[in-house]
Amino acid sequence: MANDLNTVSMLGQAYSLLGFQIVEGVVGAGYPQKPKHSAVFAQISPDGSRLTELARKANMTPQSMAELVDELVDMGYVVRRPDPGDGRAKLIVLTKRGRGAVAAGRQAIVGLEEQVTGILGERGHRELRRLLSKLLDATDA
Amino acid sequence: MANDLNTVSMLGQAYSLLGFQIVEGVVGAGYPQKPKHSAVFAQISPDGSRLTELARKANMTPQSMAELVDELVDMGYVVRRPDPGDGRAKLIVLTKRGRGAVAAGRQAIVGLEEQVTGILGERGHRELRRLLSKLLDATDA
DNA sequence: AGACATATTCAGGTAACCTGAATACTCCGC
DNA sequence: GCGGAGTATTCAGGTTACCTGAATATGTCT
Repeated sequence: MANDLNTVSMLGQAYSLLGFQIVEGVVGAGYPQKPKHSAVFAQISPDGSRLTELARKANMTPQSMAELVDELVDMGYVVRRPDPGDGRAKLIVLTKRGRGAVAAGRQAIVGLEEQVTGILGERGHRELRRLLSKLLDATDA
Repeated sequence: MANDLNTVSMLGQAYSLLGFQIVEGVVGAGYPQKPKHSAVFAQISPDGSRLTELARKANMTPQSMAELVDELVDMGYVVRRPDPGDGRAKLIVLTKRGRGAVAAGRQAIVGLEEQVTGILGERGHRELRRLLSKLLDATDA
């Protein structure tokens, strides 16, 4: 039983136990990657995104994001294309393989949601989400 | 509103938003430290703990834990004393200042629990803890 | 005493970021 | 069409929070 922990620790443990499984699922589906790469996959738009845009959404510097993108280019998940609308910019767009990885990620998340529902019940899961949502709204506002 | 996020993301965000405040509270109370140091403060026994014991509880290698302890020695929070019961070992024990830091940490956690209760209500907080506890029991078992 | 385990320390490495500065374009307002 | 600002890339070095591997000292068991 985990009732002896404070609420924050419980949140942390739940997050690391479950979050771990997302990357695992994607890798298991045949899309090897490192945890840091999910910062790109989570933010990239289907039409392609600019480097600075990705960096901003992922809360990183453009230099760090550029390194992530370099690696994903090497792995064949994304390519860089000139932005037709702005000659200064390039668009980072998913390859077919990259879209597969994103889809696998989505599926892993769906699987996790189902797992949570299985443990807490439909009603419990909804209640958990409601409470967390209330907590987040009140805290970061 | 945070309802558009998946449950895992919500757990992660809640954790980082709140967890952040614990270290902040301790530092604000006049006990400067880095986030990683809380791994020691959270595990150390009032009678002193061995390095390997701390490392095991914090899920780290003894070498990494030794580095943390070195830093805390420099900052005056703990001292190393030979273990009277085992000549190979040394006990890491809190100084007076170290005990002050631990107390400040406990108080910061109490404050956070109150904050959560303020947002969710006594009943909501209890329900959140119940759901998280159920989730943890089912997941890591 | 010898074999093995345990506790700590020494040396160096890795992952995932960061700051800062330089270069090369392109876009936009005046 | 010029100057300021935005966008991307590259180079260099720094930080945080860990890790592995090897050495050293001490204890336990037969």
